This record gives sequence, structure tokens and C-alpha cells, in this order.
Amino acid sequence: MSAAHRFRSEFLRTFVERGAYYDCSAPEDLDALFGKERVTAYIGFDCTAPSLHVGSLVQLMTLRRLQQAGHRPILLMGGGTTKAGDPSGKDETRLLLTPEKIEDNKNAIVAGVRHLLKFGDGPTDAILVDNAEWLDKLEYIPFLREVGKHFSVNRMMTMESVKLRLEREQPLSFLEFNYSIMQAYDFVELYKRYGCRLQSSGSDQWGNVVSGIDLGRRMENVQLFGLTTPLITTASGAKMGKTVAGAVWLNADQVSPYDYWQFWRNTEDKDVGRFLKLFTDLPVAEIARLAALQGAELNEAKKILATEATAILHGRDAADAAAETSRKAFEEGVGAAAGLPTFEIARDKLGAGMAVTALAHAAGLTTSAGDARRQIEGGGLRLNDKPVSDVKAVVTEQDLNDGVLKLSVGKKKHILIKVV
RNA sequence: GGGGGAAUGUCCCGAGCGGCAAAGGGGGCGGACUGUAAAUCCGCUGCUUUCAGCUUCGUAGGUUCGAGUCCUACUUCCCCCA
Repeated sequence: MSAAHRFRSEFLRTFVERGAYYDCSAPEDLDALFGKERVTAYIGFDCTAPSLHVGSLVQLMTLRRLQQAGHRPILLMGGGTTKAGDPSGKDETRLLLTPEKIEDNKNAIVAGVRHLLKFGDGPTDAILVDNAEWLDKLEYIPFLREVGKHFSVNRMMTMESVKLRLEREQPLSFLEFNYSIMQAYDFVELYKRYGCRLQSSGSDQWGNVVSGIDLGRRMENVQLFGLTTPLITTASGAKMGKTVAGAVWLNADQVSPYDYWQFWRNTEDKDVGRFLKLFTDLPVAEIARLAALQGAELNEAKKILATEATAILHGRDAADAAAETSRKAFEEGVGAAAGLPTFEIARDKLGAGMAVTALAHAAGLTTSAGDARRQIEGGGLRLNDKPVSDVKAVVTEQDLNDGVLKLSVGKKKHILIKVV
């Protein structure tokens, strides 16, 4: 990492300056490469869920910055590797996903992140690739003879991920053992197809990245590079990615732009500067000014962080709308601020009156009616901003204002109930 | 192949003489204090139509008035010997 401050290329300087740099396989050579030509680089994601998570955002931002610096990013979807299943990290056997499910996940993931990059056919336009294109067709023996022969089991045994498992005497399946070979092969394949020279990833993928670099040298006699980003944690040491509602997915159908905005708005004080650098495009000088704000003034910086980060993912309009909804709900105290999450309920269901506990549950505000009851007992549930004190309280049409009523748990979780 | 352990509240760790909705943590949620922050303190944390009922302790059977706890088989994992 000592080479980090000596970088001359625009991209790597920015990368370091923004706090995204963790490690690099051959810093000086990569710097020189970035200085003299347009570089094609990739990051891979498996299709295990229908959306990526904020934890993947640093990687996605890497592709974005690459493109901004005039290079060409490849977004590699692991349609093939997901079929094999990546057991790394977990001791439980992950259930195998069906090919249809993988395909659906892939399409959903891509749809969710398309604003982050500009795709197309131009020289710096991003390319979308699926490793199923080549992995699906592999034949076992030919693959072993052409690729497998370059891997030394002795060396693989010394890889951090493998070594750790062996030392802890945790099981390591042969499938898992092979995973890094497939990932290494991806890198070489992308080099052959697109002249891709660099693989970026989270620091946990270091071993797999290095395998790809080695394979490139052995099979194609080319120098490939690896560049990793740090695991982002909050100042309190927790892994990033929880909101009042659960995991922070990137797709809008799972976490709305409003909730996404709120996630960033609730950043801890100490993280504001770091997150602005990592997750927005604001100039660092501007960020330095914002991060220097003290006390309650930092809230202004948090709003900017929220709006900028949301704009990158969901577009400027959605970000501004989320900011406006938040302003009304939290600063003006407008009860039923338009734009808050909304739940619709049929008029006849409410007609005879409905228990608040049942309504809170139906609207997804609480996990069960019992949970809602406990919230009432703890003074945490409010109807139209007034605390509900009676567990058996019933909601009727009289609680409606213009056909809408607001239900809240705690200070931050609000939902509008609209009668239709 | 032989022997010995383990699987608990579907977030995680983890106690549990045959009377257990099941100790204790962590995490999460709510309240107070604040600035929609952190820290701190307090409460809650299986479901329901809650003076009660119902479903939980790897799976399936069995013993018993009664089983997380005892027995049998199975599954998975760990350890030791070969």
C-alpha cells in the first residue's frame, strides 16, 4: 500500500483519494498502464438474489469512476458460477438455484443498477457480460487439461480462504475448492474477448483475483492486474446495510428511493465524510467542507449525502422527491406527507372498524398483530401522529383525513394507509 | 470400517434435575435524552380472538398423566482410532 500515494494516473489518484483503495497486485505497472491507454476492467457479481445490496456499492462505484476517468468497465454477471453455487463464507449448504431463478435474478440485478453506468457500444461504454456464456459449455476433461493443469494444489492450499478452513477444520467441498478456478478462468476469458486487463473486487476476493492473474500469465503470457476495495463498515464497527426495515437492497421495488434516502440520512456523524467520498460524485474539496461541519450542522451534510447517493442509483428526480418527502415529514411535521410509503386497503374492510393492531400488521408496519400490541404497550405506535394507548383501539373512517391516515412506529417508520 | 460427541426460541451465540413458552448474552425494535447521529439508561423481542388458547427445541416413531429433557431409528456435522 506504500505505492498508493505515488500514483500518477487520474483514475488511481482519484481511487485512493476517495478511500476506495485497499490493495493492488502491481501498483506501479498498473499506474503506468492507466497513464498510457484506455483500460478495460471488470467486476463480477453472482446472481444469488434478485438485487444487490449496499455492500456491493463500493465495487459498483469503482466501475463508475473507471468510466468517468475514460476507461471501459465490464459488469460481469455470474450466471454460470451461480449455477455451481458459491459456498464460500457459509458453513451451510446453500440450496441450488434453478437456472430460471438465476436468470430472473440476473435480469433484476442488472435493471437495478443500470443508472450507475452508461452502457453502449462507445469506447468507454460499459459492457454487460454473463459468464454462463462460456462456463456452461465447458467440458470437464478438456477444461482440466487446458486450465486445470496450471493450478497447483499445493499453492491453492496456501490460499487464505482455504488455509483458514483447514486450520479451523471446517469442511471445504471440492466444489468450493474449484470456485476460484472458475473465477480465474473468467478473467482470462474476458482478456481474450475484450482485452480486459484488470479485475476489481472486494478485499475478500483477493485470492481469487490473484489466481486469475496467475492464470493469465501462464495461459496467455499477459500481465493482468487486481485492485481491491476495503470492506466498508460504519464507525461503530458494524457492517453497512441495515435500515429500520431490514437489508438495504439497491432495487427500488425492495427498498424505495425514499427508504434509500433515509438510510443515508441516518449515517453516523463520523461516517459522513468517508461516505460522501465513497458514494457520491461530489468534489473532494466540497466534501472536506461538508465533513468539517460540527454538531447539528452535520445534518445538512447528511441530507446532501442522501440526495447525491440516491440520485446516483435512482436518478435525480427520485432523489429530489425523496428529499422533499423527508423534509415535509420530519421538518415541517406534515402528517400525511405525500411520498411516504403507502398501503392501500379496501373501504369495506375498514367500514365496520378495524383493530389498529390488525391494521399495523396488514400494512407491514409490524411483523404481527402481537408485535403491534407490544409497540402500543411500549408507547411506540402512533395513529395520525397521536400515540395509541389502548391495545384494543379500533380504526374507523373517522380517523381518515381526505381518505388517508398515517400510522407510525417509532420516530422514523411511517406508512400512509389509503382507503380505496 | 470402529468408538465418542453435537443439533435449542427459523437473526446469531447459548443454558436447560421429566412439569418449559424454555435462563443469559449479542443483534433488532420501542421509550427517555438528542440533531432523523453516537454514547447512556429503561422496556419489548413465538402466534392468536390474551384472566385463556395454540405452535416451537435436527427428522420420524416410542415410554410416560406429562418429553427440549428418557428409549429406538434416521439425517447432518464435529472429534478420536483404523
